Amino acid sequence: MSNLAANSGANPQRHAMPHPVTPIVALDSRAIKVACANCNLRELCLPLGLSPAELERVDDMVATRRKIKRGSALFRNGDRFTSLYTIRTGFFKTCVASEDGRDQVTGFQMAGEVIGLDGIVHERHTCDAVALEDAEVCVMPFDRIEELSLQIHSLQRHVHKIMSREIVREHGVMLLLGSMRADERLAAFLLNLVQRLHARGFSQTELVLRMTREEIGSYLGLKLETVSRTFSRFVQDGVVEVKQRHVRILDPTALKLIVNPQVCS
Amino acid sequence: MSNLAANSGANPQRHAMPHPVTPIVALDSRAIKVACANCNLRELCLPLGLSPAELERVDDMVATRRKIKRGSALFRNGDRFTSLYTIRTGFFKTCVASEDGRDQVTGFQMAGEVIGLDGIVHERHTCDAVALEDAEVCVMPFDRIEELSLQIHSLQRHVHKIMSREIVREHGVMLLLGSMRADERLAAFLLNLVQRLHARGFSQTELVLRMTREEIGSYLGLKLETVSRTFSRFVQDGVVEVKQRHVRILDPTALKLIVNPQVCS
DNA sequence: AGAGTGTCTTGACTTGCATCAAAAGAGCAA
DNA sequence: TTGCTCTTTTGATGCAAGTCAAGACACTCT
Repeated sequence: MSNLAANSGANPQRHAMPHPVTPIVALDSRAIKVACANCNLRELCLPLGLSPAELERVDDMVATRRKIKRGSALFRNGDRFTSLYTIRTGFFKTCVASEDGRDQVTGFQMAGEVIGLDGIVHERHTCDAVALEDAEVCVMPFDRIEELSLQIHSLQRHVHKIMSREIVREHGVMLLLGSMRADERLAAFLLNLVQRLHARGFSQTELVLRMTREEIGSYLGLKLETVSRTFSRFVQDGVVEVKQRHVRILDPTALKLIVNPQVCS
Repeated sequence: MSNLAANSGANPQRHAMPHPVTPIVALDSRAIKVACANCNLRELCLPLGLSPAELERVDDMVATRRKIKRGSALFRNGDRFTSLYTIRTGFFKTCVASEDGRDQVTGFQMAGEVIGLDGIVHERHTCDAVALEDAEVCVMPFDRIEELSLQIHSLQRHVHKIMSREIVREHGVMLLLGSMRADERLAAFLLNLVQRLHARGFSQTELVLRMTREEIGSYLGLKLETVSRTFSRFVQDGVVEVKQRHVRILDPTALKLIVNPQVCS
């Protein structure tokens, strides 16, 4: 269990990227601006598959960067919608609330992912985006995105794809919430997280959960006790090792089997 | 219970709109084309808030119309994505399936609503769209939508809004699936349906369900028996009248109270 | 009208998850 | 260190919804 903490601990930037981002040295706002062309999230972020010239224009679109302290919100339900945000570093949750107090985590977002799409329809956000650890985002004013989309066809296409991807992701969550048992939900959740982290250069088998059991439960439609118990059962069965928020997947195939109770055979 | 069947029965076009669509007289494909400018779905459909000149161009975008028989699919999971579809008449369900046989209804769509957005990301559809009654859709090739969006700013904006609306809708479904009890889910479902039907000129209190109990259950994350029992309880409590698929809402406030267990008071 | 099929209702029983409760750990500040 | 809070684990118990099963009802096709 020694290196379970590989993703955090040693590195002062807890959720460090494999190739650390260019350090920000000065407080000068000009210095804060790191060109998209040099950003190591290039393959994950909005400006995907653009020519250098186009990239430069998109770069201008990114108005500012913004830092969000752990626990505070990038935007809240009811806030006026102005921009989409790409996460540079850090980790977010988005959650909606019903009129009576219940609330539901609708997603967890990590570096390179875009948040704020919910605000487009009514020009107001309909959910909260809360940082689960200190974070930094690129602020992309939406009217400038639309403007630039008129000129750069591949940007327009990319915006469409990002929105469509979110729709498809939510279909998957609906399937999970509508038809899976607790252990299947948690297994699917872990596999999804680790797969996304792996795409960002992290381990395929180890991860640090940035959220509480309660937040996991909210996302998966379970109570925190059920999440905890299910983790314990996984540990008993030798599928994972869990020490607080550090998780190591010992048997990935077993996890996949839990999600997909093998199409008979 | 005499006029519970108001929405169907008498009228040969079962899901007739309040102002019936221009009847199609000839089989000539030219005759099939009804201009957007004359379509009574204008306020609900894609070409929203356009000048007459723009409307005409959008009209050209609508390549064809397509009729889908009840029970057959407009598209299926895995089909190549080419177009978005606006429903002119009829009623659809969309559903996704997990690798093992489970499937999940992700939505029910009615006249004026757009389906196919899921296909944009991977240029393939990731769900099935099945007609629950004989239907007709406008076929809008997506590359032409994108092309035209470059020229008509308000069309681009409208496409963005439609996708964002779908994302927000799915947030609501996640809240429902993640945190509501059976009776709350069914009440929310009925209120949502009747509200959308009302926006199309139908009654606020009567509706005809186009889907089976099993399909409702799949959408709501319940078994069909639970849906049936919950309907029965509503009837016992005098909240609704149910005769097969004909539902009359006797006490709308009671339904709303079921969804929102009154923020104490 | 009758047979056949798909849909819906209802009852009896089971179970997976929620609820309630207590205690152990982890993190932090003074 | 002590004390405080937040998070997590685990146990005991209850209940909402699932499962299994039987029968009623409705629609279609001869």
